[in-house]
Amino acid sequence: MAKIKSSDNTTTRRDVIIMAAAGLFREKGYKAASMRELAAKVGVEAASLYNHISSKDELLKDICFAVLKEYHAHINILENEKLAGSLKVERIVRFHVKQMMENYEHVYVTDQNWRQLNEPALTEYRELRRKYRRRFTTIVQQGIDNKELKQMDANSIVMVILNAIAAVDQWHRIIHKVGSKELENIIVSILVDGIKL
Amino acid sequence: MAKIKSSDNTTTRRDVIIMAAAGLFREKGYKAASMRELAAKVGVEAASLYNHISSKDELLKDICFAVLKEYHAHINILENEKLAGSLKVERIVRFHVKQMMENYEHVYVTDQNWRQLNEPALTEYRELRRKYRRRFTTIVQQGIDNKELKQMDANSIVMVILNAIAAVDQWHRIIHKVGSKELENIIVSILVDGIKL
DNA sequence: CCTACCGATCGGTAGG
DNA sequence: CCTACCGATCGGTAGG
Repeated sequence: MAKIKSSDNTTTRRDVIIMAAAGLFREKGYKAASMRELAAKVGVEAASLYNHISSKDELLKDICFAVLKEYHAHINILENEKLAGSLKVERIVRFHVKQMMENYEHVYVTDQNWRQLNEPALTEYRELRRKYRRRFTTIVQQGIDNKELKQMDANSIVMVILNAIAAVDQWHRIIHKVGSKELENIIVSILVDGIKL
Repeated sequence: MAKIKSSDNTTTRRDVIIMAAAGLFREKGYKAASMRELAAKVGVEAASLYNHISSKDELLKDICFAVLKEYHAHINILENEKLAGSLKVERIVRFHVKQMMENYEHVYVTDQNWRQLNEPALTEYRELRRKYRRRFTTIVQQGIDNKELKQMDANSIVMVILNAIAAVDQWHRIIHKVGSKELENIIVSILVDGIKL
C-alpha cells in the first residue's frame, strides 16, 4: 500500500497515477470521475493506466488505507508517551489538523468516498477506522477518569472532534485568510477548551 | 421546492419519490444510486418516475434546497430576537443538531452530495450556503464584540461548528447509546464552552 | 503505451 | 403506468 508521500526520491509511474487520482476524486467525487479523465490528466490513453494499476477500485483503496495507516502510526507513538490525557488529546487534534493541511487531497477523498469501497476492503476499512476511534476514545476516557476532562460520553467527544476537523472545501480559503498556524490554534482552543473540566 | 416534511396531510406521489430518493442517495451516494433502483424502491418501472419528476438532477436539487431553506427560515427568526450573542449561537447549534436528528437523510445527502449539483443550481446553492454562513458569522462576531466570546476569527469558528455537527454515519449509533437529548447537550457543551471567553 | 473494441449500465424518451 | 428502446458513457481487455 502506497504511502501518501514517498519519502525517498523514487516516484514511480504508479505513484503519479495515484496522486492524479486523488486530485481528480477530490474534484469530482469517486463515482463521477472517469478513468478517461484520469488518463488525460496523466497524459496517456485510458487503457495504458492498467499497466500500472489493476482497477479504479484499487486507486480508492490505496488512498483510503494510506490515510488510515498514518493515523494508526501516529497514535502508536502517542500511546506510549507519558503525558496527561488532555495533552494527548491536544496532540491528536493538532495531528489531524496538520494531516488536513499537508495531505488535503488524500484525507478529503478518504472522508468523502470511503463508503464506495468494495468488499472486502470496505469491511477492512471500517474495522481500521473503528479501531482508531477506539484508541482515541481510550485516551479521552483516561482524561475523564483523571478529572481533567468533563464527565461526558467519550465516544461522543471523539465523534465531534473528528468531525469538526474533517474535510471541508472551505478549509483552504480560511487558511489563506488566517494562516495555518492560527487556524490550528483556533481549532485546539475550541475543541480542547470545550472538553476540559 | 418541496418541504422536507409536508405539514399538511397531502403526500403526493412526487413526495414519495423524493423521500425514497433521499434514502437511496444516503445509502449509495448520488452518483452510485440508479434511477432503476429508485423505481424499484417506489414500486414502479424506471420510466414511470418521469411522470412525476423531470430528471435525477432535480431530485438532488429539491433535497439540497429544502435543507438550506430551513436553515434560512430559522435564522430569519433568530436574528430579530433580543438575545445575547452566545445564546444565539447556542440556539443555532441546537437547531442544527435537531435538524440532523429529525431530517437525517435530507441533511446527510445534502452535505455529502451538493457538489454534484449541475449549473446553474450549483452556483445558486453555493450562494445560499455562503449567505447562511455569513449570517451565522455576523452573530458570532457580535458575541465577540460584546466580549462574550473569545477573540478569534469568526469565520473559522463558524466553519468548525458547522463541521462538527455535519453528517456522520456514526450519528445514529451514538444517539442510540447516549440518547438524543444528551448528545445535543454534549455538543453544546463542547462547542459553546469552547468559544466562550 | 496504443488502437480497437466489448458488455454492461446509465439517464431518459416515444408511444400507447 | 408500462413496454420497448436509444445514444452515451462507463470500466476494463485483447493483442500487438
